[in-house]
Amino acid sequence: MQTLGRIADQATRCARCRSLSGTLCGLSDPASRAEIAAISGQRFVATGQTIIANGEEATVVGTVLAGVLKVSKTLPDGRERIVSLLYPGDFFGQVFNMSAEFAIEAATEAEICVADRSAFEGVLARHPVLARSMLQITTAALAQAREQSLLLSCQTTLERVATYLLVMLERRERMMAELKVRSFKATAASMVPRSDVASYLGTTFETISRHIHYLADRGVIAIIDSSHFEVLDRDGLQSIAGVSSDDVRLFFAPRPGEQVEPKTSHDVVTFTRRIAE
Amino acid sequence: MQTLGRIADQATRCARCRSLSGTLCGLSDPASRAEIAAISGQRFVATGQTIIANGEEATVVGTVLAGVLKVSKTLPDGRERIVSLLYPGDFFGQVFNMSAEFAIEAATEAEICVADRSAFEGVLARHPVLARSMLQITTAALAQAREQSLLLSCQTTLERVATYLLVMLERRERMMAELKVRSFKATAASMVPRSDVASYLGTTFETISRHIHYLADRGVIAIIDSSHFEVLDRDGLQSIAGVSSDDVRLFFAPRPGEQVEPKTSHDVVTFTRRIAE
DNA sequence: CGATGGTTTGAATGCTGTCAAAATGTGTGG
DNA sequence: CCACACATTTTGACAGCATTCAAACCATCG
Repeated sequence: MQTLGRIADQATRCARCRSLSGTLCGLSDPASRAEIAAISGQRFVATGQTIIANGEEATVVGTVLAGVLKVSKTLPDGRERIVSLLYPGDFFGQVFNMSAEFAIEAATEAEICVADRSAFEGVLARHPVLARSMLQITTAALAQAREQSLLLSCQTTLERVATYLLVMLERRERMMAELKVRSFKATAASMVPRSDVASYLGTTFETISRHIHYLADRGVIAIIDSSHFEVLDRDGLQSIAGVSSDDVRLFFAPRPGEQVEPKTSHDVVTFTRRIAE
Repeated sequence: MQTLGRIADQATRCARCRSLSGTLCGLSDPASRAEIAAISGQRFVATGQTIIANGEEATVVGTVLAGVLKVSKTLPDGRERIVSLLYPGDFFGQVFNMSAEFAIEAATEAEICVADRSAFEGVLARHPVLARSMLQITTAALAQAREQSLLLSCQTTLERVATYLLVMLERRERMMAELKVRSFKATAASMVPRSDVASYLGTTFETISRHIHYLADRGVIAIIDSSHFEVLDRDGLQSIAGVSSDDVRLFFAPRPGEQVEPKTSHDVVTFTRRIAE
């Protein structure tokens, strides 16, 4: 984490945040950005540290600047299930809801930008453009959560692992593109420990391990180390995952201006209009 | 579906819609309601009919008035997975996104109120209060989708079936309460066919059937007919489901004014503040 | 009455969780 | 640099649960 050591002043920090794709500040106008900057501050969180506790009062909202956060809930029997992983640029916390339905903690060392929830809600009320961006972000998060449901409802765990690798690959490629780095190897990197991946995919770390090695034996990927994999046969991985490349895209926040155009609309849906008199 | 036959004029229709808990119109102000009423109309959809096709241009948004809608995606291999079920009062469709990530079709005979998406976005832009309500609704939908992920990541299918029954029970009870009907039996009704429940719970209809009968043999529920069940031992069902009653609540839209208060906040989270100079 | 769609029940295969142990990697202190 | 403890990952064996395939059952409807 070379980013963790030295931090510049607020202006540079905000500029860096805006450069991340899909951040709230990146999507909003200068006026609301200024107000947000005034009420927010940067924090460093250690691995495992809790940012918002489950069921407690959620006083903060924020954006991930570096590292990975996990959105989780601990079941009555003590098992922890991760429902979402948040990466740099992702928004976290809930507006208009005091009580936190899910816990948010650091899966890795992380750097976040936080603001007081009610203060943020105030800014939201004063700036319609910001509210619109917020709605956009939440809508995207909803699509992502549903995509996650889709992933989990697949019966075989191999499909989930394959999809996870594809998403990780896409994530790295996007990051590389943002940094204007040309990488010649298709590398998928898992930033979080196996146990977290397992919880996220609704399985065990043993099963993950087995599937990773199965894919390696099959020549689809090559294992660089326990958390880095080179994707040798992307098409093969996709067919194993059983998802289209479009589906993978849903796991990411929408970029500013990026509008997904619909496919060929062959069938226009007609309704049985029979409003009674 | 006795509601399907006769429909009154727009005023009565809108009043009926507002009386449902958590509808967008119910949460918004009279001014925006009037504008929405002007651009929206009622439709009847037959079972299985597609309202928004997956990947196609999504031109409409709307609210469920009666019946059940399913949000689904068909995988490349032809299997259909249901990521969400929408009940009366639920909003459907996506704003700020032309392409539909998920298909929306009628799981039962249904009655919906639809509006042109771009026209609705216009209303949204003119009415900040409506935008706020929209954000609230989307936030609640996100929490619900995450709860769904949580449910699916549970390894045993019995837990999922038990949770499903609890949610159905709660749904019916809420509906009864709204209609001011005092019901003396704790009945859980599944409005959709077994195959849809199976797809929703990420399992097969055979497994559902087995678990239902297992619960009946165990005396936790009594089978009235293939889609109606009387819950005899709610606590037993909850312990099998492995969820708290709070978690069940997340499956529902927030009622106007209903604020979930947080539990005892014993541990205040502190951050390692070290902003560089 | 037969046809159809949905549901139940049965049997068998196989995936996946569990338990257990070995292996590998990582950091600390000698 | 090595030894050690610790955490994470890998590998193995086994039992159990769930999917699959198949057939019987039941309902509704023409």
